[in-house]
Amino acid sequence: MVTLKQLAEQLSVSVSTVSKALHNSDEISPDTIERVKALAKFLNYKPNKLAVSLKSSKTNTIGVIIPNILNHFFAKALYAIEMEASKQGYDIITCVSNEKFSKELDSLQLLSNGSVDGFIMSLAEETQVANDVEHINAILQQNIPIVLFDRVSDKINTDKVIIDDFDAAYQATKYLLSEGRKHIALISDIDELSVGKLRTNGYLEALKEAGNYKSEALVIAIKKEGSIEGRIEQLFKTNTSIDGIIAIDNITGVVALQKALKFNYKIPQDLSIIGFSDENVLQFTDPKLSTVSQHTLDIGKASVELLINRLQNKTSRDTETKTIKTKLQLRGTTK
Amino acid sequence: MVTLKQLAEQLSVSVSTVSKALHNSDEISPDTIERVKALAKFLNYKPNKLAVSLKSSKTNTIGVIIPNILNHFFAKALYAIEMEASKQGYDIITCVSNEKFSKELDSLQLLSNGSVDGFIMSLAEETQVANDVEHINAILQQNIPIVLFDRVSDKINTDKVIIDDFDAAYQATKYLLSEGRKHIALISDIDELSVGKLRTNGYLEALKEAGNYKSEALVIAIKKEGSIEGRIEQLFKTNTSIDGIIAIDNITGVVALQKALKFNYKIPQDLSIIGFSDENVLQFTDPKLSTVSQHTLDIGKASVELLINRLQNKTSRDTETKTIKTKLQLRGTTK
DNA sequence: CTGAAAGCGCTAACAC
DNA sequence: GTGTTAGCGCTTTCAG
Repeated sequence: MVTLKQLAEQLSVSVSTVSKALHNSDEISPDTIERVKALAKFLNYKPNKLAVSLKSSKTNTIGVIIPNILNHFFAKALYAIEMEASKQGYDIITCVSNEKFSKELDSLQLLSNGSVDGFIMSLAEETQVANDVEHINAILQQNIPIVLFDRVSDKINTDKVIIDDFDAAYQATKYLLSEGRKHIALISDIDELSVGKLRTNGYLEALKEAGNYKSEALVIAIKKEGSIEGRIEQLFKTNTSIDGIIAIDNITGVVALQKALKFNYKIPQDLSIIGFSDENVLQFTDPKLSTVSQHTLDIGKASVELLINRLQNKTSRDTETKTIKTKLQLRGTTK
Repeated sequence: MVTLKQLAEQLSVSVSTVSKALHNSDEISPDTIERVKALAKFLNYKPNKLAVSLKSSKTNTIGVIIPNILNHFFAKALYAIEMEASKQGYDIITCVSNEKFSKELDSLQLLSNGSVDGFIMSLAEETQVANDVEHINAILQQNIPIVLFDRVSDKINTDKVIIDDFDAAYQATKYLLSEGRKHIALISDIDELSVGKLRTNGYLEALKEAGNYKSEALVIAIKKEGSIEGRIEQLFKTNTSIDGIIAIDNITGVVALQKALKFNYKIPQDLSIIGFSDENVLQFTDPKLSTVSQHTLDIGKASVELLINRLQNKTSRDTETKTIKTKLQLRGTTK
C-alpha cells in the first residue's frame, strides 16, 4: 500500500504537507497541491482506513446483526441497509445470529471494540423468548448507538423501526370479514416472536369486534420447522368449514395456498388467503397470493437514517420509534 | 472504551507490562499477570481492533462481494461464508454489487485500503458480459488475495471454487434421456453468465451423444426479468410434445412446474422436470421438484478455507480451483 | 521481571 | 507555505 510517507519522500516535502494538500488546505500553495495530487493519483494512493479511523475515533462502519439471512425478509432488509449505508459513505459488517442468543452476544462483543460506530439489528428468537436483553443495554451504556428493527423489546430504550403489526393483521382480518367470511383461521410459525404475538392480537381483536361473527378464533401456531406442510394439511382435513386464512409469517401463506389447491378449494370463491410473504414468492404461485406488504426496503432505509442521524447529531435527542406503513395488496387469493 | 493506558495507570505499571501480561508473556510475573487480568476483566477491557490491525497489518476481516443477495443461492453462500469465517476468527464486510460493474469496482476500491485482508467474490453479471476484469487483476497485483466462487473468469488467475456446471447439466440431461424422454427443453434466465453457458453446453453435449434422440435441442433463454411466466406458458402452448425440462437457474424450474400443473400435465408421467433451485423452494411445490443440488454451503466454506489458507501461508503456492461435487436429487418431478 | 521508546499511517495544533 | 511534533491504541525490541 502507498502511504503518505512515500508520497512525501518522492516529492521531498513533509508528510503533513502531503496530508494537507490532499485535503485542499488553503495553507498549501496551489502548485504544491497539484503536484501532490498528481503523484497520489499516479500511484493510486488511498488513505489507510484503519489509520484514519483510529485517529478520528470514527470508523464509518455499521455493524448489522440479523437473525437469519435465509429468511427473505431479513435478506431484503440487509439489501436495503447495504444500499442506503453505501450511499451515505458507510460500510457494513454483517453478522448472523442464527436465532441464537449466544451468537448475538458474541457478535455484539466482537464488534464493540472499535470496529463499528453503531449497530442495526433485529433480535434473535432465543433473545426474544428469554426476553434477556442485558447485553444490548450494556452496549448502549457504552454510548454505542443501536437501531432495532422488526423484532424489538420494551426493555430496550433505543431507536426502533417497526411496522404496526397489530393493525396490519387487524386490517387483513377485517377485510376477510367484509368479504363475508365466517370461519377465519390464523396460521403462524412465529408464535414466539414479538411481531407474531402482535399480529395474532390484531386478528383476535378484529374477530371480537365483528358483531355477526359466530365461530371461535382459530390460531394454528406451528412450532418446529418441517411440520408446516403436515400441519396445514391436517387443518384442511379437520376443519372443512374454513373459508378464510390469515398467514402472518413469511411462508405459511404460500404453503396454505398450495395445499388448498391440492384439496380442490376454488380460490378465492371458497376460500380467501392473505399472507405476510414477500413479493419474491409471488412468481411461485398461481393464483397470486394476496399479502400484507411490509415495505421491507423502507424499513432498512429508515434504520440506516435513524442510526446515522444519531451518530452525527451529538445532541442526544429522545429515542424515536418509526412505524412504517403496511399496505394490503389484494391479488388473486381474495375476492 | 477502556484502553491499555487506563489499565496501566490504575495499576501503576507501564503500558507495555499490561500488554505483555494480557498475552501471558513469561517475562511478566504470575502475580502481575493475575492483577492485570483481573482489572481488565472487571473493566471489560477489549483490545481496540483498529489499533491491533494497524500495528499488525492484519485486519482479520474478509471482504465479501456478491452480485445479488436476494438470490437465494448467494444468500446461502453468504451464510456459509459468515459461519466459517466467524469460526476461524474472521469478520466479514459485505458489499452487494447488484450485478453492476461500477458497484463492484467501487466496493473493491473502497475496501482495498487496509480494511480487509482479502476478498471472496462472485462476478457481477455486467462484469461477466463485458468480460472486463482489469479491476480484479489490479487488486491481485497489490497482493491482496481474492477467491472467486461460482461466477469466475478465465482472465483472472486466482483461487476459485466452482461446481462442474457442464457435467451437472450433462448428467441431468442423461437422466431424462434414460427415462426415455424424446423432447427435452432447456430453460435458462442466466444465459449471459459463465455458469449458464457451461450448463447449456452440458445439455447440448448429452443430446448430441444420445444415439436415438431425434428432436432438435430447444434452448429457452429468457432475457429480462418479469417475462419468465409468460415465456414458459408460451413454451407449453407452442410445444405440446415436450416431455422433459432442464431448468438451469434458481427459479425457472419451479415456475415451469407450476405452469405444467396448470396445463394439466401429469407429473412425472407426462413430463419430467429437473431444476437447479435451492432446497428452500421445495416447500412451495407439490410434487417436490427434482434438482441438481449444488451444495452451496460447501461452496462458501471452501471459499473461506482457500482464502484463509492463502492469507496464512506466505509461501505463494500455485492458484487452485476447487470443484464442489453436485448431486442429482430425484424427487417428485422425475420418474 | 519491568519500563522506555519506536512505529503502524494518519491528522492537526503549533511552530518557523 | 511548509515542517515539526504529538498522539490515536497497540505491540515489540531493547535497556535496565
